Amino acid sequence: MPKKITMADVAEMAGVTKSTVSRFFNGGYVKKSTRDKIQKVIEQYNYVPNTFARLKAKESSVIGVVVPTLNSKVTSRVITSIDRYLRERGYTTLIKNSDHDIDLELQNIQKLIHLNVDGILISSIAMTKDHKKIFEETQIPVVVLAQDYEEGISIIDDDYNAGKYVGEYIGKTGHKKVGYIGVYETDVAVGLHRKDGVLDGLKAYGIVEPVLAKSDYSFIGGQKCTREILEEEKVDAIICATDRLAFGAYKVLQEKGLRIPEDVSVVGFGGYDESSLLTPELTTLKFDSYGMGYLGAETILKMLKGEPVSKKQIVEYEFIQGNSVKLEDLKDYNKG
Amino acid sequence: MPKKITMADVAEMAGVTKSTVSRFFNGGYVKKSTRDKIQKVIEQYNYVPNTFARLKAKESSVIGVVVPTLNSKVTSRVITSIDRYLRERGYTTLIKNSDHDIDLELQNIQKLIHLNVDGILISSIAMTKDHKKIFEETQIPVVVLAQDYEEGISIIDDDYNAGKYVGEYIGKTGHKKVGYIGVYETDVAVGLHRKDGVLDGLKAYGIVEPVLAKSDYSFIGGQKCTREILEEEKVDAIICATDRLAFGAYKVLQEKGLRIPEDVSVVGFGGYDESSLLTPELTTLKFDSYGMGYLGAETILKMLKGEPVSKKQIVEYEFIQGNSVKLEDLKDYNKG
DNA sequence: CTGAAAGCGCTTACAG
DNA sequence: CTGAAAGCGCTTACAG
Repeated sequence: MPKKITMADVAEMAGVTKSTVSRFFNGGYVKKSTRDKIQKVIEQYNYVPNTFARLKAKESSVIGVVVPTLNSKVTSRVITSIDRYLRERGYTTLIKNSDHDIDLELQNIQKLIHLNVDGILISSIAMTKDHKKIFEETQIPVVVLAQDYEEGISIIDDDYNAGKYVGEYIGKTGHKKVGYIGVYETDVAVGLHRKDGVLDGLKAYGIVEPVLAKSDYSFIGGQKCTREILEEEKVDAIICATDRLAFGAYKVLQEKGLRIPEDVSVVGFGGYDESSLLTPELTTLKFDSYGMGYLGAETILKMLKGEPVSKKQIVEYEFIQGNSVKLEDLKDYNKG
Repeated sequence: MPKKITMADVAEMAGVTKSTVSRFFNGGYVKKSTRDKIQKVIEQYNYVPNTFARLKAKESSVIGVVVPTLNSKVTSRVITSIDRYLRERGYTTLIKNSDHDIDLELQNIQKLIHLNVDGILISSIAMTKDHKKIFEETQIPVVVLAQDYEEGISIIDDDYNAGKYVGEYIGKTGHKKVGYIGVYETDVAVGLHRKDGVLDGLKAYGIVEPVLAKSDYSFIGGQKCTREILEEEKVDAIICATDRLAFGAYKVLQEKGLRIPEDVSVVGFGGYDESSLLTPELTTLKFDSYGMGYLGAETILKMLKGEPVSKKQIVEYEFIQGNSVKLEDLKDYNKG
């Protein structure tokens, strides 16, 4: 049972001192011939240095990433993208899942800070005073993903304009009575900005009193809200703040025998692959989650190097036209 | 700008030595009154100990988890479940993504070993000789998820029997010419066992020469293979090794104007939420991914405590009947 | 019940 | 170009 090899062991076997081996790994000066000796030992024993034992190093080469859940399409895309970017540049990604628990999220941030990570990327469903306080007090660079963060650096979706686009689209296509399934307003980006965009877009077409419902981010939540809306009023369109909520709407509408889009149009936000498989294909607005991860990772590394970065970067969106919105009315509208 | 607080700082402020603070955190003997003093300082400064500075500790309380991708429903469920289980028991989960790259996967394992993690959970799409060699050489407990590992401890899906169940189901319902979209055989669990189960199930009903296709795990791959199968022969059913592949099959069949299930039946493995939203609802076999994560985490902790564990644990599956398989033939079959 | 001292695996000025 | 020494933030026998 071969014991775990340490840097000192490698040094001894290579006939040098651990200072030299350390320099070997950190790009310091090492003569070619000794470099070769060290290399040989490393390969023979599959030695990898312990990233977390670099207690005295100025930089840890570790970036912490805090996410609200591991169980979401969008999050999966974002962290895949971050992890790839950082790995290719020699950084270690340390993922901390908060499981939709705000206290745990704050704890996770504290832990990362004390772990001496070089930077923190946080994708949160809410930016509270506590978050801001921690971020102000730490000297570690922080990039906030998906939420506005006026006091610092953030990468955000263009929630307001995306919402407005969708609101106008629904108005333009001649819908009269619209339901909106949103999320709680502690999530400022989705709960407020996206909603405001949608409402303003609708208003531009004279739709002023949509039926509003609020949900968590679940499939079940989408179903519940759809039932609430249908009980309250006879709507001809339901706009959902996420695709998953739209899946819930589909489920309930189909159960009730209502046709999409003939009886009720449905739109989502998300652009999941699966959405194009629904019948009818879901019309949805896709944010560039990979882009968000990429920009976030790029930005944090720039900050480490002291390069200037934008205070706020806005990620693109793309409207994906499916067949879940009734377009006939559009003709009437154009004629009228 | 408050500097980062260390254990020594906490000790000084509490008027004790860091040995005592360390004992405070690790359950050693500390008098109630000094415990209170330490507690107060900790709260005031939000102090959290650096988990990775426990270089001399016998146990690190860190469990490493290696996954082949972060971008899959099944993986998301498995790691969510692991993370939750471990967190509630005071362990830190360290997630390493291999991005479907086998070399990176081996590197990740090496890194975890040198990081001194207490145990490793690995979900792999292939168990190579290299994997086995590393696992044999290390003294760190390893639990393999989703792949058979005769030389050690594993938690597996019941791939063969699940496959057989589906094969028999398709046979029983009177299909005659069947296509199978599998994955590469380096993935022994899915590529071999699941396939063998399907083939044996079909054989029991006299279906002996299914049209076979092989794919990676992507939506695009599912589409490609579906086209190949359709070009090769007129099948009345396509069995897909994963739901995502089945999504690809849906896409292509619908494009070609073939009706599901009237013209071609489709079955998948996975039981994703979205599958029930397809039209027709996908008939699929669901493995208990949360259960797999739970069992994996439970097993590794048992191993740490020296408790006995089963060499192999098999996770349950559940057949979810949608409407994507033609059942009329079943009647004929029963009559005949 | 608590402290002093040695040490975990690494990095970093500082000599030479 | 490389080594000796001090130190990073912790833990752990060992005294007392």
